[in-house]
Amino acid sequence: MSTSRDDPRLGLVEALGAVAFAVMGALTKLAAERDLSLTQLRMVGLLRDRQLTISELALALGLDRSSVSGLVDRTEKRGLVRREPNPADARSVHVTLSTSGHEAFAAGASEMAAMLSSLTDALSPAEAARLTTLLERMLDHRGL
Amino acid sequence: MSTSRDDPRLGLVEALGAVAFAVMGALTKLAAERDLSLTQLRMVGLLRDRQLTISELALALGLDRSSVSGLVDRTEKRGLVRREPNPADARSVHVTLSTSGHEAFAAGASEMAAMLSSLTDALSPAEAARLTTLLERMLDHRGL
DNA sequence: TATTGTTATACTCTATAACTATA
DNA sequence: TATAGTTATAGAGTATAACAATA
Repeated sequence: MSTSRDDPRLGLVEALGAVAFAVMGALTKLAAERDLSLTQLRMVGLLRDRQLTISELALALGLDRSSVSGLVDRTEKRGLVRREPNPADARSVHVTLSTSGHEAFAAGASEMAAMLSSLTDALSPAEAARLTTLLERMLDHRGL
Repeated sequence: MSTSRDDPRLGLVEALGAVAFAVMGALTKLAAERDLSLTQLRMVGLLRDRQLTISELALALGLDRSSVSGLVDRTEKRGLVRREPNPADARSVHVTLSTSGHEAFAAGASEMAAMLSSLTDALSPAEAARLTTLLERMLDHRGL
């Protein structure tokens, strides 16, 4: 990619970076308020409507299985998730959200929206819709 | 914030979150390829055109001074930054980018643009410009 | 043999608390 | 007294390597 100053995409990269840090900062703060790491928060989000094995979680989170094993240990100790046997394969476990994990997710989701509203409130509904479309186009263009 | 499904801002929050994770993932991968942490990468970026004290870095990075002290230790050991005396205050130090730190930043910046181009290439120049404007409006609306 | 998960180990990141030197 | 930075300590997060159980 060129570094020419009048390439509109250069400003985009910078703006994307700045927004990403702002969003991650808000999410990290939100997680910290509940004494959770960002990774734990992501895991809870992934498990909100399904159960996943350690390997599946590792793939989704981009982590090694051993890292996820410890992550589940700590999150299980906090009562947010549970390990359950996988009837189809005795080697594997299903990680599921506990009741208090579901509650934590529900509370966190609305707080997340509230936190990010300090960003999104800058836009009118029409602009927000246009921005959403553009962001989703970018996301669809590749994997995640 | 409402959870009504037809509120365009709800999709925005989700899209912002997804984009933030995508961008952070790309940046983390980029940093890892150079054996740097994301925090080290951020610090190098902050120092590219100025020198900052430990306290200033801590403020900019949202970290405790003691965390930054160790961070500078490790990055200094890698030869990317240097501690220099602050003539105006003997308690304080100026952290500056070394020559190889500047090289690392230059290489990283173009790689970052290339990596994010998998996202930004989905848009035409006009759309990219519009997106940039919207993102910058959001950023200006608050602090960072 | 290959896969799933765990454990042991090591390093980075981070915060809190206590400290030194300087202001 | 207050501030800048460091150190000691502790816990989370992560990866690699070696392992046990199961497929």
